Amino acid sequence: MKLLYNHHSIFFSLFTRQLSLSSFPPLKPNLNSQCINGHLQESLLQMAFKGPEMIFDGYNTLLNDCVNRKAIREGQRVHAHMIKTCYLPPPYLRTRLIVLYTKCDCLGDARHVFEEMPERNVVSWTAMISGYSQRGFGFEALHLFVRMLRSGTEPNEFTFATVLTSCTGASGFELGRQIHSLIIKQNYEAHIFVGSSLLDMYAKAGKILEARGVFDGLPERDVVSCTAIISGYAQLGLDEEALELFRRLEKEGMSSNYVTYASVLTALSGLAALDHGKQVHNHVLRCELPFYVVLQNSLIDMYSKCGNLNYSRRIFDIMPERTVISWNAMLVGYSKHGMGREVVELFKLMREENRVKPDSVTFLAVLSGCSHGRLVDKGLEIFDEMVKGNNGIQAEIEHYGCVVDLLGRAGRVEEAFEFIKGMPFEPTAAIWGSLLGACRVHSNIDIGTFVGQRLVQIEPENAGNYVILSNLYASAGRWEDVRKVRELMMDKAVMKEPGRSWIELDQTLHTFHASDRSHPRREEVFWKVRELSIKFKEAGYVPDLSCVLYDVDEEQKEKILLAHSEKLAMAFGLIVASERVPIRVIKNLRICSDCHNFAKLISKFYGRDVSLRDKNRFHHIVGGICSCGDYW
DNA sequence: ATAGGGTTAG
Repeated sequence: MKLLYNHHSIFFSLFTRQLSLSSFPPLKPNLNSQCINGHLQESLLQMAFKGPEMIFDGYNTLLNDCVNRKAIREGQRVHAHMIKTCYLPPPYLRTRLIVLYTKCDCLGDARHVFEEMPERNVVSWTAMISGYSQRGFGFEALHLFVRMLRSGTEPNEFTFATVLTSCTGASGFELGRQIHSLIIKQNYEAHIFVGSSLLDMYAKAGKILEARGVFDGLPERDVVSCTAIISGYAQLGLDEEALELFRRLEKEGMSSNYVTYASVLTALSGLAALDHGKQVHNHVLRCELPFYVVLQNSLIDMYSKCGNLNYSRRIFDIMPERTVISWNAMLVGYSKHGMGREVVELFKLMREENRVKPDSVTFLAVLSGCSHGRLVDKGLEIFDEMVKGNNGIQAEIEHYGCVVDLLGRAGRVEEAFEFIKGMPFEPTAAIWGSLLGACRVHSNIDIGTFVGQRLVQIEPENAGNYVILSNLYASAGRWEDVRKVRELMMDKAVMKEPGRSWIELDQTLHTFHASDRSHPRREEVFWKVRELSIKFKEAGYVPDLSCVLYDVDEEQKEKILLAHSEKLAMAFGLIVASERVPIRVIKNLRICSDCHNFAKLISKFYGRDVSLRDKNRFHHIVGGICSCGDYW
């Protein structure tokens, strides 16, 4: 038995035998991290003579202090000292070390302490799992969780709440389901932390109904669980549902915090509901919340997606502190508005300031900004820099995609084609699609037909590809091929998301679908579009029938074209909106070139500013001229 | 002693 004690801890073990816990008054050791500088040994020694529990308590206090201040150096000293002094530090002290190391981003050290533990309990397992999941190592977290189960340790509510945050991706979700049944078996489903984590897991996997089920089953609610379900809807693009739920929960007495507002702003950005967004902004200002970067970032994004970049910039400029997301949101804003020069300028400022490191999203924003802003050489220059690896950011396939877009948009189709061939990645449908679009705009029939044939093979469900391909054949007079492609399309293509446009007037969103029959003022709107068409035709407008997906006669095509949802929304705006404000229309898909022409004509004939936001970018039209320079 | 929701891009 004696052999088990090493010489450092002999005095210690003696105490353990002679004194029981109850012989000590609950003295709190008066220790802080200052003791570490030289006095540590002495202080601990003194405490050791008061009893072994005291020395443990001393280490515990010291480590807690280090955890709170993230003082890794001091923590390491305490650790070293502890190893020298104590034989077998109790599990809770080792767990403190695990927490310290994970908080200070030293996962390796944490894992080392964990693996060296002679006996582990739920808390130490959970601390280690939480360390991995918080640092973004979901796989390791899950792996450890499975090992925990095998070891026979029962997880508790802490374990479940933390491990579920790592259940992302397809394989994570499968495990998440199994963990859910475990949770039910052990009766933790109604626990508010576990429940929030669980519903968030389902929401992030796109299973919003199951998430809602968990939420509705919670016996109590708090800010976090409410925010989790609201943001679940918002992240899936179910913006209206998110807002509706938010309103209802607020009525039912939910308290909101800055995270809730950030999620609500995400939903409002998606809808470009500027009036509502301003309301939330005002509300947030009235609350006099402390500064939260996350909230400010979502405000920047909301204003930019509502077309109000100046507001975004104002918020950006007065922020006392910015994260990479703040910069990215601002850069993406400029990029989507086609303001290439501003993108490059802000990027330059970011590097000069050198407080925040650009990440891969930054480069995506800058490259696409150059692409939309016609800054081809600048874009290529930045991409070259990336590839050389000077920035510490690996060029990913999306960055290559930006370059294809950059070249193709500028009419350098052959170059873009060669670029794709030389990529270190297998080109995706998105990449070919970008090139095909360029072939259409710049009438490159040879490359276009090649790419189009390829695309309908790897993405047979996308109707757009068939249409472009058949139009390319048509322009080459290859009518037999046109017929074949059309047949193929009828066979295989699935109608994807239906087109939808909306316009905000007096805090109400008016939504139109193509050939919409649901809006109360539909008749008026249809007649307005007709009237506009006749008027514009007199001035030389020719409908661009190549935008029509269906294989019907020309008259039918024109009818379909006139019923495009963005035309309906614009006409409605023209009827209803005050002349002082721009007609602000949002479309869920890409806007077609015929509607783009139409918008320019509205602007020209009625002296109205038109602002169109489609899936990719903004079009600000003033006096018949579009900010995209017809370059999109 | 260990725990849940959030902002950019796709």
